[in-house]
Amino acid sequence: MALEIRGPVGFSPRGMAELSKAYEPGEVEESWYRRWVEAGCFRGDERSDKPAYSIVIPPPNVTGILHMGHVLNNTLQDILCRRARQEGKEVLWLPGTDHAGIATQTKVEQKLREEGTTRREVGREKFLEKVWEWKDHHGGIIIEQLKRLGCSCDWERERFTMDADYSREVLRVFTELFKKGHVYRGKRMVNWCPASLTALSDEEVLMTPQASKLYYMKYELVEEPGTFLQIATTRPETLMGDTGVAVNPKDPRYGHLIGKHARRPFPEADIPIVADEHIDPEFGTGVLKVTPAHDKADFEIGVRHDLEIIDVLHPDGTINCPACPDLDGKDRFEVRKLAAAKLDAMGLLEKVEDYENKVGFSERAGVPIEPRISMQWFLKYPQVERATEVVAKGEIVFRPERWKKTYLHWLENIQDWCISRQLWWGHRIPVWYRKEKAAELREAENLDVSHLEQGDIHVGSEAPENPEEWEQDGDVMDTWFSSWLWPYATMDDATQEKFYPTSDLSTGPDIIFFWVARMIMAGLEFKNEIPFENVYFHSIVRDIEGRKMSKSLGNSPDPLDLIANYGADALRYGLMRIAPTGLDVKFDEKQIEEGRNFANKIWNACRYRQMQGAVEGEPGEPNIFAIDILSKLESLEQRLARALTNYAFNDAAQQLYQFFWSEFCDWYLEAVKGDFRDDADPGRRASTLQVMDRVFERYLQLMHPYMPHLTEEIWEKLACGDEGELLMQRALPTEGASVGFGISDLAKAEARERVVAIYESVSQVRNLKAEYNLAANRNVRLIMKPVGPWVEAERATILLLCGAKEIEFSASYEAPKGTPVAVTAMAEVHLPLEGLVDLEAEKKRIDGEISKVQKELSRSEGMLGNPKFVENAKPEVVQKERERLEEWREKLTQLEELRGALS
RNA sequence: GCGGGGUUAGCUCAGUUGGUAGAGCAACUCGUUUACACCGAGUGGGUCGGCGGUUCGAAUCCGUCACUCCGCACCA
Repeated sequence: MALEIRGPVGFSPRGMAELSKAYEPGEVEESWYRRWVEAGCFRGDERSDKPAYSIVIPPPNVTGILHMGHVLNNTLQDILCRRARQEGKEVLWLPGTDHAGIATQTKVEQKLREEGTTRREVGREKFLEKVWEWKDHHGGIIIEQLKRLGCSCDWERERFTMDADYSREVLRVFTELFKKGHVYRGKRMVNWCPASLTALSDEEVLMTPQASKLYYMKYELVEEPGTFLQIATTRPETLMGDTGVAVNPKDPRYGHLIGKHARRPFPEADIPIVADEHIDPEFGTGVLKVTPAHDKADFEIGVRHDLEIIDVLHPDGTINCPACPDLDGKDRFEVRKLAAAKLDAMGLLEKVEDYENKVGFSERAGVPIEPRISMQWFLKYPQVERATEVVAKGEIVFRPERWKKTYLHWLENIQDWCISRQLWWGHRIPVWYRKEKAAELREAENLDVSHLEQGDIHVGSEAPENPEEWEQDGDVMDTWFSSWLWPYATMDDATQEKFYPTSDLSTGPDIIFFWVARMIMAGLEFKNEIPFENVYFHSIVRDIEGRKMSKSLGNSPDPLDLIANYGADALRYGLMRIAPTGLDVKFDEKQIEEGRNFANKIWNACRYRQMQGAVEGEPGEPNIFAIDILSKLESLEQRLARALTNYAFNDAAQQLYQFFWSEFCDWYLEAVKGDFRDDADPGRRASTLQVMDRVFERYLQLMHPYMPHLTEEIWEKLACGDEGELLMQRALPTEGASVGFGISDLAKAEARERVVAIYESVSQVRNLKAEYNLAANRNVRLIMKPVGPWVEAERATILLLCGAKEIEFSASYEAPKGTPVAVTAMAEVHLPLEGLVDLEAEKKRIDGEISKVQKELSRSEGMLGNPKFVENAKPEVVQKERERLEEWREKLTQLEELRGALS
């Protein structure tokens, strides 16, 4: 048989340098990362002829630091990219950061406060300078951390959402959408953050359950003095803004009151009682106080009934009500209590109940938002229909698929996007007003193209000429209004030509609306194409108790500490192994420890190989163990390819683990150890070394995307590739040219059958030894009745694996009564006990075996005895069951004979 | 309320068209034989959340209930 093994010999471990006993990742990782960068391995070449594969990184906040979610997501992307390179693709992984408007501005403002000043004092221009300084100072951190993780991004193409060319595109897009009428301005009820002093989009508001109170108060009826209307509210602090009271028109209790008036206690006013379908008669008293300025639903009721709008809140959440000096200027939550007390004092508070409701919180600032009417810029989303279609029809594939539903549901109920923010850090709205008309235009709703045509306003990426005649809009845009262009605005034309649309996007499901949906719409609108083909939604990393990781809980480990303690490869692998598709992953440091242990296992297996030295002399024919491990490697390669095609990263990780630790180390390496003894056959030794080298070579390749540093280090130490060839650059064999090594299926099947029989027998003998407390005894003697002559040929290996001194083959052996025996597919194996024979123990043991077999047998007989099974089941299933039954029967006969001999 | 997950060994989780329930960790018993104690050998441990249905056969498909998590919309 001719083995198709590359080259006449195996590796020649360079210089036979001693490998350290344990793998030490620290230095190895840093030096390899440097070498990859120097060799240009990460560069995505837009002029390449190879098929393109591209990913844009979900840009982290520029001043952020790496957390476990980043580690998970970026490891996934790195695996995809490294694997794609191995598959012969031209890969671009485009990195960059996001300016993160509110988050960054908040941090800098915080710093200013510590310095005893504020952004208003400093002024817009100076403040922005300070933010840029902050960005330059803190901006590189997360990028450096990604490098420590081993991410193979094309750093020469690193982008920032506030880069000059990127910004220009953001402004251009705004302008285009304005001219198309998609961007408009209007006075609307928006989510207002009293801490950041800006409007927010609906997506930036988190509805959070709150333990609050339901206040039952009473308003006197104007037309019927002495009669009161009971009203329940959670927000007595806004009652000064009440301009109506609403009941359901069908509610029999209140029908007679419609059209009459209630008296607002303070500031005292008579407000109309209106009928509105929106009111739920079941809730509270069935009467709602209507505060159109501070509640979305109330606002709409107000519009329907033409109620007055009275704003009783300042932007910072303090009360604005000069008519009530005792409340004016105080914080909203303080006023809640004060107003309740005041009502109570007036005898208008009936009762207070504990009540749990959901309150919108600002995602960033963590304070309750206020619904507030203000003048803002809005976007009527473009391409909603096509964005629905491309996902519904699978042009863009979501994985796991169920996120599709979430996405489509959001699109169905889509609301216009409030894109203006009352911040300074970000892309400033590119709209200028003529100075003399500025005041008027600022208040003008529906600022449309007509103003443009009349020359009143200027909208465009460039400032107008004669800037002194113009005044620019003060707002900036929502950060996501720049992020949604990320897949293409980060690329120049030539790069887009090669790499756009991108191949895969990997991100968390928490930003499916914020980012993914919007990118799809932007891609369709501005490039007339989908921005990516696949979206992989990864798990959310939680702590071991299932809580979300957060700074305040202190349950979020610093990935850099983990890298320092276990190595980046261990972190990557440990996380991948437990990251299920779409389920949350509960993180435990133990998992990283396992990653480290595995890295060390691979390291030591290689160390063992290296200790054997170069392949010398003419290799002999491959034996059954060689054929078996090579065909297992081949099977690994196929299963891995399938798993990665399906983005089953954890499955792939598990396959890699199982093959190496169990099949290769625990079985194969143990089976071939005899080949390296001084008295071993040189041809066999050479052959085994050669096979080991093939396994290492291919395995390191397959493992590389998961543990890039370790594998690259070993690849070099074992001199696997061609001179100077990096593992990272080495292509996998093309499809079909697998690791079969030209071994026939027949040979594989035969080897497989024999190896399975041997391994099973070895397990049983070890088991017997353990039961008879002989596990440590290497002097045992085994006597076998083999099933065929081939068994005898494997004597040496069986001896080694069983930990025995001697094996005697004898078809006619008659064991002394009570000799422990194992019945296997290879032989009847007797373990003669010198001296002490515990007859009762052996009887009991064999009885146990018999009862196990009988159980299987009766199950099998039951199935086959059922004519419906035989009729209906697939023929191969029936056939398999018959074979099984036969095996059980043989085994039972054998065991019963042995048992009989004991009595 | 609407939608989507989850419930399998003490723990964390696999289980791909229905066909003998698995892994790692933990526990326990052995063991340092020339890779590795970040190791090796072995053992114990599960009515696959409950009930019902389809089927020769269900962890797997359907229905229903329970508990739990996550979105979305909410009643002040």
